[in-house]
Amino acid sequence: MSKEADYGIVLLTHFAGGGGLTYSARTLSDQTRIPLPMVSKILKVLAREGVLSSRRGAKGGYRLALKPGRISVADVINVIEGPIAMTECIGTPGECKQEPVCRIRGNWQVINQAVLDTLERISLLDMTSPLSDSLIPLEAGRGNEPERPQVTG
Amino acid sequence: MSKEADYGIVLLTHFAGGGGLTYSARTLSDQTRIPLPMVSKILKVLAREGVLSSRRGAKGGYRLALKPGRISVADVINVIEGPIAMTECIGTPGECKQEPVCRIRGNWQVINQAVLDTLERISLLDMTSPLSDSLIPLEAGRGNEPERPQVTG
DNA sequence: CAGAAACAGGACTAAATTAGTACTATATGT
DNA sequence: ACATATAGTACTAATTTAGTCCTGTTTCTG
Repeated sequence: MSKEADYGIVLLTHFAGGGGLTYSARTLSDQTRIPLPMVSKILKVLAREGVLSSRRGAKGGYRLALKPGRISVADVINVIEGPIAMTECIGTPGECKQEPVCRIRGNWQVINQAVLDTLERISLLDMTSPLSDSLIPLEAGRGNEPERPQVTG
Repeated sequence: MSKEADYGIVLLTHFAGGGGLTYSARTLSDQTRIPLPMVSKILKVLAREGVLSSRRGAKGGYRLALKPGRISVADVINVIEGPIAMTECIGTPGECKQEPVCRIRGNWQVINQAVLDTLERISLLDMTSPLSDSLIPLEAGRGNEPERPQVTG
């Protein structure tokens, strides 16, 4: 995972634990020790993609646009890095020269989906307190806020 | 995942489906369409790490050193890329400047372990035929060759 | 023994990605 | 007016990755 996505989850978890508060990039940089330009860059993306809502000017800042129980770790990675793919052949076919003779592409789709399922199950709300040690098998997270739809891109 | 690890799994699955045969790098390159120098490079690593055994000279080549049911996808990635880590803070502590104020490191360990568990469950033997669509929750693979110990580095 | 086939071990290069910065413009509250 | 703050974009430097190449050693075959 890229540093940017990692930072993104740190920042959003901070929002999730802050009870709907509005934070400026500067404040978040201070509280998380992530360099301000990086914080700005990431928050801009998250706002553009609808995860955060923003307000300019004095007393402005960012806040969560969705309930923290409805944003998954997978959503955040997806928004910042693009689709989660273990191999380059996960997305569009024909990207890989080996594809015509490859017998394991189908299996990679299944494995990728399994990893995706794991990350889909964990919400930002889940991230605000310690997760159960055994995410797998079954019983992921701690059952906080059952529903979790898509973040629209 | 890096291309090298990806290729590694393709190559090893080829071995697993070949019933204990010995293959030269050249043959594997032809059959998988992976460039010969890459195939060589990867096989050397796998041999050095004990996943393959090798034999030099004419009529030489590589063959699996372990039963294909006892090598997991996680093992292969681990041997080629090093430890599987979603974030840089998974391994040794103190690598990350944000660590002192980070509240989600523990959760990343849990998530990483869950992903790891998924990849540990899938053996090369499993890769030789279509995996069940629902790896998660529970019932991973198809129960081929239950035991799966560590590949020694 | 000569020569070809094949692995062993590095060193090396080029391309791509990532991390991080900087700058200009626009909006908002006092 | 001015300070605060986001929006958008462009840029650079460092790292990583993919892929190649070369030199050496081992082993089979004729």
